Amino acid sequence: MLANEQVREGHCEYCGTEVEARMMEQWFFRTTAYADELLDSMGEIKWPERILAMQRHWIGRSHGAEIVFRIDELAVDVPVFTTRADTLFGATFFVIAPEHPLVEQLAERSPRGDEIRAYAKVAGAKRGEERAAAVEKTGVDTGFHATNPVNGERLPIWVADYVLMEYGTGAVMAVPAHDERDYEFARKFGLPVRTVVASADGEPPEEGAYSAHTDDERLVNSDRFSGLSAPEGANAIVEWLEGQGKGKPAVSYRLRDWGFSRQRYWGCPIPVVYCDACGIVPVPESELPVLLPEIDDYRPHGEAPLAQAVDWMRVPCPGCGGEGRREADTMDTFVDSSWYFLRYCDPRNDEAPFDREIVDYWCPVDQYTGGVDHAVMHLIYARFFMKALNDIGLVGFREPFRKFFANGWVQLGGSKMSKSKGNVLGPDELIDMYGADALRLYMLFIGPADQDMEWTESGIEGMTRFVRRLWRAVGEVAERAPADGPIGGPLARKAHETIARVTDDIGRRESFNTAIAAVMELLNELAPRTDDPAARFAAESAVGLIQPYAPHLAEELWATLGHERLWEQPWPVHDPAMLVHDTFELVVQVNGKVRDRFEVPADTPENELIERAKASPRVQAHLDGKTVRKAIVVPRKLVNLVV
RNA sequence: GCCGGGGUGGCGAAAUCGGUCAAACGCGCCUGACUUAAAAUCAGGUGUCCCCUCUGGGGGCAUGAGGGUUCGACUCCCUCCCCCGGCACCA
Repeated sequence: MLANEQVREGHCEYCGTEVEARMMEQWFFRTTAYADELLDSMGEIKWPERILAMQRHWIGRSHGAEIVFRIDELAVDVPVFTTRADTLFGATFFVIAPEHPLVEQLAERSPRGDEIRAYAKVAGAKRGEERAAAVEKTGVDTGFHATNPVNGERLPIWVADYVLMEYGTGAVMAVPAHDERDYEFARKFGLPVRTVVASADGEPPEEGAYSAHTDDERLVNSDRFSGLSAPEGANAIVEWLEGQGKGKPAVSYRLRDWGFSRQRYWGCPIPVVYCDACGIVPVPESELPVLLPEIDDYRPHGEAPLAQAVDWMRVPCPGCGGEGRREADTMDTFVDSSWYFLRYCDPRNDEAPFDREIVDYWCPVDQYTGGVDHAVMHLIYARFFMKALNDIGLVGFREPFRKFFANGWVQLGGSKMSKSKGNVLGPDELIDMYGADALRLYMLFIGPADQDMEWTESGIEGMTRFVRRLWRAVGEVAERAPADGPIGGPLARKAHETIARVTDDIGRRESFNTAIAAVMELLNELAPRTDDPAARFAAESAVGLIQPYAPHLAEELWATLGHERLWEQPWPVHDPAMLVHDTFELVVQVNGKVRDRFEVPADTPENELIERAKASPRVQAHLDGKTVRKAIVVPRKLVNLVV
């Protein structure tokens, strides 16, 4: 049992054994039952668009129709899924996937059965990437026919590798005039191409499949449906088919059920027992969890590793008490990561995985941070799990993570640091040189935390400088006696502004780099005037605000200022009154270009602002004697004079 | 090809609802102070082009390219180019 990436040119990368695909019995979670909800409840969670986009695509919901084609020779009906029912009259052949069960039935009745089987075996054996990478489509004509329900045409049935068994029904109606893949195939095998949607000017497309929807498109060559627009035509055709019992609207998903059986040692045992008399019997709740047995060899040898624990495998059937056998497969470890955060809420519970009341108190998780690499596996499985757990009454919510923050990667030499690339820079050495606080500050300062960052070491010296400057300034402040009375002035104002800005940057904007910049600005104000009456307040603010980034430093400085246990202190709060200015700098523009700026009282009425703007000598110079046609006033900001 | 994110000084970046000469904060660089010297530290300067009565002052141009909307655009709209990430025969 190998993972895809362990296969090297058809052989095991370790022992060289040839790899073959085998059918296996597996356990599945019915994730597809939640496909719609996984899409539709995305509005309830605050996640980055790129993650949601990946999940949307992973689920891959598309609306269309299921249309039934009749194979007279076998007396069977074969459904196909299509999003382009409007092109049904353009179908000129019919294709089934190499793995389609019909292939064998057709081969049995065909004089060329061996040829069909041989093709299907070779084509079906090619997996995923190999099949997609194939330059040319291949296929074989079965000699049988499928009847188009809309016009009774008998279409040749082909087996081809470009049709996937995993999607839709594993069979397609081929409309080469309006589908690029069908077109390519038709060209290669000389199959007819019939245009059934054309723009009103009657110009048929020259080459290739015409698939774009345009405003003036109309159905053509489509009998009684000709003349309708493509969407109208699709509806009308599906409606007609439905009346005949030969089709209906349908939704198809890319999402598959989650096969979670693994032939590995490390994973939760799947708690079922096989009994010859009772069949598959779940292990009773009182015997859960089933623990992994101790084994000597973790590697699979044609069987899952647990099969070697023969004593463990042998177990009485919970149903009849007779001889039973455990499941040797273990669960995908993504099963564990789908709910581990629930166990965190109640980690010492030895009666159950968790207590619902406790979990409902703490969860859903308010803020979850991780890498984008989990976008479609862990993050979608966990969402599925919460919905399923809620349905069976184990939790009181349906989404695990209210907010998700996807942090960027540190890059070195233009590519993501990774062990396989050998460009990993360990933090230990940097921590030894600069300290954990300076390193953390620097990594968050270097750029937006949700974007990748290129590692450069030169900048961290600057952060060390900042740390030292803060240390020194706080030390100077601490040596002076605290000022008496109310504190005010520009430094106090700056401190309040910084508190407001950092609080918003961290709490709402997730803009961690600008929060650090704001504290740097405050320090630039504080450092030259540690004897200012507001210096102590400014220093305490700076220390409190830098604490999430540099907890050790902040704690030390807090002690220097004569306090204890900063981590127990509430987050700094600014005084809104300190942010109110009684004057503001009025910007005067002429035709949108700034020509002058001066301080005016905050309560200056609009007409006076305009008068003072016009009176400015600099503005006069640019007005050039022309009359002001219009004046736009933005309160507390600017006046724009239009001439 | 489709989807998502980007493109702003020498570099990392900022500009939060269309409104303060776009570039905060930091790196780098330049000048100066301290020093025998260097490092460290401190002070000042640093988009670009041009003009003037030049220890100062004034103006033009600048946010990937080109158009548009607007009194006003890094911000909104259209077309295109480039970079990064994801998906990729999904009918």
